Amino acid sequence: MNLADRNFFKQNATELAPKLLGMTLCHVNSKGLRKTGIIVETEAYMPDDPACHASRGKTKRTLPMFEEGGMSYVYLIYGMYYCFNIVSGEKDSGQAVLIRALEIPDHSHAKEAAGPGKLCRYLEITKEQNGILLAKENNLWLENSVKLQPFEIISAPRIGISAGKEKLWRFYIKNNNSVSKK
DNA sequence: GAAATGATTGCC
DNA sequence: GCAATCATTTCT
Repeated sequence: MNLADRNFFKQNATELAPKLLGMTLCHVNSKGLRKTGIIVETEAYMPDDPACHASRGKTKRTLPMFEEGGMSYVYLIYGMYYCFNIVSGEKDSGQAVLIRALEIPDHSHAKEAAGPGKLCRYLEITKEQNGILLAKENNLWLENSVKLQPFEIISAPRIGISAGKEKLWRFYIKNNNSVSKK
């Protein structure tokens, strides 16, 4: 992907979510240490979807979801874990893709990012990274993965929600060990 | 102002 | 099976 091409993020979350699979998410933490992982599991959240935080209008928390596609949306869940989302679509539409799991290139850290809370802990993503544009100069960005084998995409119901369970808006790489749930 | 809730995780 | 733990939301 061309990093300058912000239009990539302007498609709907349901279209973007499967396309993010296989891409590498990169973060440079406060100590200047770079942590990366290949995205292997995502979920789409749309404006008219009861499970989506933005479905009942703008609030202080969901403000980044109403910015243009390509922003980050990070929030605290259950008082102890952060979840990282990539905002999608046009400005003011209120949609995003939750990143649920990463495959870590360094084998000694296998499975440490297999889950939305775990990957934020591993990459050291906190609310400090909320509402920033994904770009290398912001220390948080996406890259195409090198030497990636072809893979098959599975779509399945989303995890941990009470409404909208019927929608198959979770996408993951088939047979990948770092996916959080089968 | 008070109460409920949650896009999770790990331990019992 | 369920406790941990707290910012935000949704009631009074």
